[in-house]
Amino acid sequence: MELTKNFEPQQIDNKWYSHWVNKGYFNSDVDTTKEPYTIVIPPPNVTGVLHMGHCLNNTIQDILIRRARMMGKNACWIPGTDHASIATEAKVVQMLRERGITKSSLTREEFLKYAWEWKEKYGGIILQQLKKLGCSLDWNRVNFTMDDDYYKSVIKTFIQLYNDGIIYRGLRMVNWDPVSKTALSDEEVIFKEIDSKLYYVKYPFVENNQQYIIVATTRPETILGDVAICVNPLDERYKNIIGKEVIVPIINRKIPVIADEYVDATFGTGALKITPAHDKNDNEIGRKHQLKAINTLDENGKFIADELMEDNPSNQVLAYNGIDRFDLRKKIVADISAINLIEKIEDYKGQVGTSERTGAVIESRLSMQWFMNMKEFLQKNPAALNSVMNDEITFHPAKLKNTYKYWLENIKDWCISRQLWWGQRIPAWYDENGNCIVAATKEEAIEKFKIENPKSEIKNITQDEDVLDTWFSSWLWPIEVFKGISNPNNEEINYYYPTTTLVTGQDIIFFWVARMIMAGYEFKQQRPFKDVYFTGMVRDKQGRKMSKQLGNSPDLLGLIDTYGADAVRFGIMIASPAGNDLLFDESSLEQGRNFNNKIWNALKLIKSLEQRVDNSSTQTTTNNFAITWFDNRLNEVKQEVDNLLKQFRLSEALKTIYSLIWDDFCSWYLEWIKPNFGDSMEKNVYEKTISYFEELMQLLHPFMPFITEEIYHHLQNREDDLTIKQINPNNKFSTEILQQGELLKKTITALREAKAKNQIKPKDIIKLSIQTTTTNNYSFIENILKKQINADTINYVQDSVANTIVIAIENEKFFIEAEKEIDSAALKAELEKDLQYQKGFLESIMKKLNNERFVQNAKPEIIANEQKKKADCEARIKTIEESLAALQ
RNA sequence: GGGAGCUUAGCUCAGUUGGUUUAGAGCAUCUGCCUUACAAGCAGAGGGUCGGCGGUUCGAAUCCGUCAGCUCCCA
Repeated sequence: MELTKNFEPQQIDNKWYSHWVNKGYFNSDVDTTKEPYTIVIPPPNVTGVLHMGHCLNNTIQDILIRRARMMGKNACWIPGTDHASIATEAKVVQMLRERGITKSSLTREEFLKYAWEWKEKYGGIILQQLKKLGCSLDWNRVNFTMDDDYYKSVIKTFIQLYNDGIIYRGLRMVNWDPVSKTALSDEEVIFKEIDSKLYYVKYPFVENNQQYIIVATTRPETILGDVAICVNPLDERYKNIIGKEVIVPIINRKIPVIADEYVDATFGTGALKITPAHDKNDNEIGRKHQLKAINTLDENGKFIADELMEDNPSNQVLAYNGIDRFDLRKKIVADISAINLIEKIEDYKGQVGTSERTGAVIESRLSMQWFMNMKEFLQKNPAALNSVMNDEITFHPAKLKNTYKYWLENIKDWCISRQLWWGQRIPAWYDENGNCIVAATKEEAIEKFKIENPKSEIKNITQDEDVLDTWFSSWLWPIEVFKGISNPNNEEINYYYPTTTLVTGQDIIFFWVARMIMAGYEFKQQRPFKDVYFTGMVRDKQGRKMSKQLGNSPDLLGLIDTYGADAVRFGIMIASPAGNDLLFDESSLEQGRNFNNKIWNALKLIKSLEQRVDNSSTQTTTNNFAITWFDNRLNEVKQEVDNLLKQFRLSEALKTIYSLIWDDFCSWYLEWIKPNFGDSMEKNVYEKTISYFEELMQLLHPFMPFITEEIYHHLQNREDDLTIKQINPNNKFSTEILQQGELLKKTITALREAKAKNQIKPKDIIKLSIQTTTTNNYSFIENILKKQINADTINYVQDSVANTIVIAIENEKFFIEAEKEIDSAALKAELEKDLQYQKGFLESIMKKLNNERFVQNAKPEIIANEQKKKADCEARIKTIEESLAALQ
């Protein structure tokens, strides 16, 4: 078969992926004779399309799972998607809007019908894209967080936690997203620095309206809800006015001046307006001082005057009704300014909370919501913290343990209800009087009402309108993908759980990882996974986040088309240490593509050698050393890679394999065994070479599955496939042979360098003489040496050879004879430079050895080593000096 | 405001309990080669007082302190 000039991944990738899937290689079943290696995919949002973050994440998982599969484990990688309550609902609302339908015109059932339609149509795109990347997921096991069983288990756990008193319902200040009109958990609020203004507003005193207290505020639009002015009790400036009353501008409400240590006297004027309905801290102070909360903003963030009626609001106030909070700010500032109660306005850089999903500025809002008491929950499950701290669950990188600990120790209650329709509906039921019962079904609820509230009008009970936070379902993922909650103690959960490794972004350590650990201990009394590999964020090469606005987010499928999946996987893995951000640069994909070609060309070389194999020859002669050396080198690297992978240092493992293939195999080994022009190929050498190439492909396979499988089948006709071929255990290797190899490489490089420096072209033929006492060190590599430096003869000599280029390598001298005139001055300079370096080095060693305290304190092996260094260095100086003398 | 971490070659990073050389790799750069697998390649080279200062030690990129800059997390 004719091989193409370069590797062409386009057809090859698809061919192998279908082949693997058809053979069922990625499917896993319970097999108690084998150790499971389980990974659950971080379920991408059903709304998602593959981006660089997924690419990094899933490439890592695929490497781990493929490696495990080749190491004899029962590898099981579970695919699936997350229903992503807010994100998906927003998408569906938008789709409806484009069709001219508003959500409010639909019933819940109608809306959900559209949502499911949307999900069926677009929801699986991302999973298809993962196939392009080569991900070896078990496609018989696709899960979705709103599957029937999954839905039921979410409800089941809610009821369990409610019955345990961990889940409760209450009126609390929550983070409110006025765009999606729902409450959010603290974790869903992203703080951003924004340019805003600080408004200095005068509040006239009741007893003398010519005098004021000035308050600095960033939120004048909430002024009509003010119920007090608060100062620090130790603030001398305000001591005398505590307890007096001031007037709120526009609404003219009389409010007291109160004192509380919370107030920072150095901020603004040291006086703070208290608006308990619209600020978390104000709400705390309000509660402490028994102040009323007056709400002036509705769920859309628009002004609402309802609670101001007892203040007899003016027409001016009533006219604010329905004005959006940001317009309202301008309007109120203008109106206060008109009555001369604005002292000044300053520019101000402030932090403002925004919704993780919609980007809307968050309002603090009093609202009836469902919460989880996390402190109590953690008291029940102390292992959630301990297991991470004692590495029962090992974080990579370990530094994230601190972050985790800090969060757990300062954990707040988790707001789990969302004012949305897409999600698991909260299993709470209310009678007409608002009495609440938690039960899985209406029937159960009715039964419970009969017992607990016999007087209740049970015919008309209604279910809570809200759904649960998405993370309240995804925290069950490692358990429920094996039906561990809907069907406890089934064969699958008992076999696959706890899972082996979790790979995810560190941005969701609280949202997801921490909560899965908690759920693991609460619902399975066991850790959910053994190792957690955290990836950083993928950024562009300037270090900026990838975003739609910047347009710096590459089109991943386009890249796969252009470079091939293997090159993309290589490119993203080569520079991505665990936990660090990845600066993505398309040039690393080129490096991956070039690597593909390098391997491809090695295959072409070997195929051409195949035709030159001499079947009559049975034993190895000239290439003995090349084979012995590579055999040892391969085993050395296999062990290195093993160790690196055990430590999850994937990037380094890949670099190591890359260098083994490119440098050791292609640049050295293949050159060494390549027969001279016209010579035939020894059969034994050829066969060894094939087997090495196979092993290299096997080692690389988890990282670059397609090309390696392709090459594997080109090397020999065979029935089996590389993807499930088991890796042989590591063999021992000889350090001595490896050192000989290093010496050979060093000698070749030094001689080539000498040729280059003396303007002798690489292809110019030279004669080499070696002045050595140990001829045996060179005789067995003569052929390699000749070939590599283009020498036609090698002689062993006792004395220096005149009129030659002299090179000192280790403790021996080499003499190159060439047609060309030699430049002895340049040679001398070269040697002298080396001599100077060696002398300086010797001096640094002597400094240590002459230091009594060093000799007294240092460990014996350190001293012995210094002495060895000294001896080597002295011998080398002698060699150089002799070489110099020969040049005279 | 509180906390964590980082700073090593032009860029991205290794450097495992302080001593294996006068600090390594990949990419980029420079020089020479279209050599019968590969110019998306081959052969070779140059490049860093390990952020600054101070300390501990016989010995510091490595440990401690301090200053500066950067990043992330939390409020």
